[in-house]
Amino acid sequence: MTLNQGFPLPAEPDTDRAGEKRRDSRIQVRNREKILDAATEIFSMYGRRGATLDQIAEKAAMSKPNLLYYFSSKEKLYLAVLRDILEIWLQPLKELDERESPEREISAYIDQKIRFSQLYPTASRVFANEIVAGAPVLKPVLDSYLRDIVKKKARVIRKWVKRGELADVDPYHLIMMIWAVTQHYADFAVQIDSLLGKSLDDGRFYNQTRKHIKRILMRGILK
Amino acid sequence: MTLNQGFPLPAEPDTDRAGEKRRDSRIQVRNREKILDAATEIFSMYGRRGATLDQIAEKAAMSKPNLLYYFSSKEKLYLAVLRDILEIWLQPLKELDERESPEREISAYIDQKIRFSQLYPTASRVFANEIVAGAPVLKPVLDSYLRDIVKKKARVIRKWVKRGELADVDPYHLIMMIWAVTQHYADFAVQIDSLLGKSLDDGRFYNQTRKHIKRILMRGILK
DNA sequence: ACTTAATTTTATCTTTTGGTAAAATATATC
DNA sequence: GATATATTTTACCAAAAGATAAAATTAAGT
Repeated sequence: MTLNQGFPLPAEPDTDRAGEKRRDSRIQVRNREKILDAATEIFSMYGRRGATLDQIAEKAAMSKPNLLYYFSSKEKLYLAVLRDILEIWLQPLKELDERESPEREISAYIDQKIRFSQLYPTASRVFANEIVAGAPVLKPVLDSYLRDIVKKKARVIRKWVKRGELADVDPYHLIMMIWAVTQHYADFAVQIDSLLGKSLDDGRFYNQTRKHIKRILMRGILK
Repeated sequence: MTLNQGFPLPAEPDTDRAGEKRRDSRIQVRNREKILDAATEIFSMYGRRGATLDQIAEKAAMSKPNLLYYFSSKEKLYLAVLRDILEIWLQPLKELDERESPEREISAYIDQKIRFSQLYPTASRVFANEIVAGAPVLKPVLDSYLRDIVKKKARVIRKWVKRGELADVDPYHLIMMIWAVTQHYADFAVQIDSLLGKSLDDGRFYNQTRKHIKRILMRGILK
């Protein structure tokens, strides 16, 4: 659960106990977290529709009705998982700051994105799954919230280009290119493991990947 | 169906009527194709587990038992879909030729990959879904067939680097970078549509995207 | 310790879903 | 045009899956 202040996903009644009596008990917090973790893993493998409550309950070491005590439906649970993911997924982009140099800022942005892929690969896959599936749940968020943020940040990049600090790149394509490349290492991790026997868990490989991506991209866009 | 000469996916008995009496009737061919098309679309949206035969049958305008007459199980159908996709997905990579210049060859490769995203976006999504899900079906293929091809092509790229025709890039990372960026436009099409209101169907946007990707990547890797 | 509220379990229900059987219909071959 | 073969439809089944009810258990507040 945690941080979803003003977040543009419909708040599910289950979690939404604003201004009500009791604060979440320790057991409440622990179990919700256990469930969300299990759900993230199962949703990442089977998707929103393919995942079953039985699987999630088992992974969370808890009976299905017990799970439903905490999240009253599969859909609500999926929503809660997505909400958490989107929060951390978006954060780095918000930090792009036009007052700094593009070299520094874009480099830092790539770092944060690849970091996310390292820290939350399953979360990244749930998100990927949702988008690949046509964003049945997130579409409204993409159309409003994400759209606005990206538009704002595209303006920042355009400013850098005008100032002559960046080659003449299309801001949108640049952002998507960074997303594509950084997320690829989490979303297609099996493939990478098959081809290289490596994953971002491996610190050496993580750094090599990070540097390589940055080298090519930065060379490609700096003046 | 069609082209799967020596393809490293277990041939499903349904289709595998080698050396048997009758050739596929016209109706046979037409219906299999209708089913494969419908299945590709449904699998791309709901994944291997989330997709239902009812949905596929409906999209193929055919009863479920009728569908099962052509593909005896959901798993077999999924396999048939994947087989077709993998075939066209792999083709471009095989064509990388060390005797040509890297500029020409990599440029052509990017062209073919982005073309694939334009022509077969749903197929690309089925593939993405399979990999994101952990490649439950394709894992063996990734570990053997794909691995070998990529290894061979990595050698080609390494040769270009040694010849000094290419900056010092890691071949594997380069290949994955190209995959990531080109496939992104098919796999995350909804997101792109939300942010830009455009898709690769739009010829203008297609060309702009193609050129942009190539400009940044080629600048990033050429000496 | 006792009472109340929160949590967990057991049993169960309904709908969905992959798949089968067998009859009915259409198509091809002679 | 009759016969055999291929295709399609109708009726159905068993298992899986989301969800609920209500009883049993555990934890909290006093």
